[in-house]
Amino acid sequence: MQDNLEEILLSRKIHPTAMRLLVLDELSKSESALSLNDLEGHFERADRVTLYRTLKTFEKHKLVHRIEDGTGALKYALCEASCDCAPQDLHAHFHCNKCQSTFCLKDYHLSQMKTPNNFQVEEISLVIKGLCEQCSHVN
Amino acid sequence: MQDNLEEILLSRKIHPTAMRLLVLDELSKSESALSLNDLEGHFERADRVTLYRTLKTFEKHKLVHRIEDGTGALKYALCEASCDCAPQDLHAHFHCNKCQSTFCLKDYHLSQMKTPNNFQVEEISLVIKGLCEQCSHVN
DNA sequence: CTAAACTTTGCAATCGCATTGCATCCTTAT
DNA sequence: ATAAGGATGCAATGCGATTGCAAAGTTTAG
Ligand SMILES: [Mn+2]
Ligand SMILES: [Mn+2]
Ligand SMILES: [Zn+2]
Ligand SMILES: [Zn+2]
Repeated sequence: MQDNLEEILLSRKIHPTAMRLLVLDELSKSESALSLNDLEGHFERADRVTLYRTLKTFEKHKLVHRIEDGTGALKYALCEASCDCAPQDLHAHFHCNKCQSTFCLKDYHLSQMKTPNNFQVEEISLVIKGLCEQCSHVN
Repeated sequence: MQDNLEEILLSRKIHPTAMRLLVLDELSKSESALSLNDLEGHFERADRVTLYRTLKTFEKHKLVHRIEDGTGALKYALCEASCDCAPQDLHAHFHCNKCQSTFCLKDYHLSQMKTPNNFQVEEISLVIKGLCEQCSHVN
């Protein structure tokens, strides 16, 4: 757990408590997006609701973004430092049907996506599902 | 309830029971995708689980497709006659944040969408959210 | 035609994830 | 030191999805 985790929280105006530092640490170490359950699994000692509220706080302050990958459980991933969750920050996500991991496709921006002109667009959610690199190699 | 609803069910190898004909009728009359709750609201007399299983049956036989619009409740919409739910049949959906309706954007095909080449794509879910035509006019 | 076999339906129950209420503990500001 | 506000823990609830099981309906073999 690096010391700059605290700075990250402060930069988002989030009071750095022990729990929040731990959760941020987990999120930053994870390759894939985490559900509340995933997170709970990483700490033996933490209350589920506290973790839930931690994620909510992070989300409100745009430290993380939520991903609806259709599995029933919301996933969360760290936003990049520059991210404001504005339309130009949106990107696609990939969900592996085998290992159940969900990844940010940070380079797959959604801002330039064509949209129907009779609707007023506020958000776009693009989830691609299939086999991730790992799972498509292993047979 | 037209007589050809029965033929539609038969063409998908679904045994046409009274309940199924009624559900198909509701689905075909609806402009927007329906959740189980929506459907339940349209029938005073029907059991929730029967409706649930009816939708499952329809889905299995590709009469309807499911839409995960991020509202927590799955929505279902009739497939077009030619639809096989194969990749080339996939289309985007629009969810109105005001009236909560979810629509099929049947002309917005997803088959030619560019996808990351290190993943093996099986499905794509594109949900655009904002204000529908109606709701953006009314102010 | 009838009995067995299979399918559909209804009702009760359960599950998983999200969310809230409230009391307690901590931290910060007066 | 104390009051105020925020964070945490625990219990409870909400809600949508799903299952088990028995009753009712339908199809098929004999
Ligand atoms: Mn992401
Ligand atoms: Mn559709
Ligand atoms: Zn995988
Ligand atoms: Zn609308």
